[in-house]
Amino acid sequence: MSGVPAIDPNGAELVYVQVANHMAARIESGEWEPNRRLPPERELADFYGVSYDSVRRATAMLREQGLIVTVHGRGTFVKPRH
Amino acid sequence: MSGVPAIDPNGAELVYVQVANHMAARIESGEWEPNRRLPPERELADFYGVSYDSVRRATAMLREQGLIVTVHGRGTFVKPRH
DNA sequence: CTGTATTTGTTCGTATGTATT
DNA sequence: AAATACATACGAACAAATACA
Repeated sequence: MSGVPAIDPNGAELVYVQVANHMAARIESGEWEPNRRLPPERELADFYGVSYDSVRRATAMLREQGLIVTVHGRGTFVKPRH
Repeated sequence: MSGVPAIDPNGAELVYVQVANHMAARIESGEWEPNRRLPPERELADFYGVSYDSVRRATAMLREQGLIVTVHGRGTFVKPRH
């Protein structure tokens, strides 16, 4: 029903890692297609029920992994796999 | 008296609530008359010595309270009392 | 009609304080 | 002590709507 991903603050995995994993899965699954703009970071924080800080850590991971690209003032985009 | 609005960043009340309260008082007092356009949000931020973000939060409160109306690209106006 | 200036709207970036682990 | 997590606030970049010459 929910469709809302369960981020468990008391889970074995760190909150921001849980968020990063879930976001990566959405990219892998094609829910977020290449070149598409992701929801704003603050919206994602709301969506996942976590702090902006945690989303920032999560997106930092995905950026390091080359999955996304972020542009100041514009948004975050799914990087096409070359 | 002072004319200088003392927004205390370390006060018990949140910054944007302090700003909202001060703005509401200016409307109540008649300093800002009905249908008048308020100073631009960024100017208010300067005036109060707070961030644009805080002014946005404050005006959002006043909009919810029905004290002001904002039009994209035009400005923010004091709502006439019914 | 075509710019240009003004003003609000959106989004990412950074800093700080507190609490918890 | 150090890292995580949350909340607030400030700052910067990008964008859209409006007005007007």
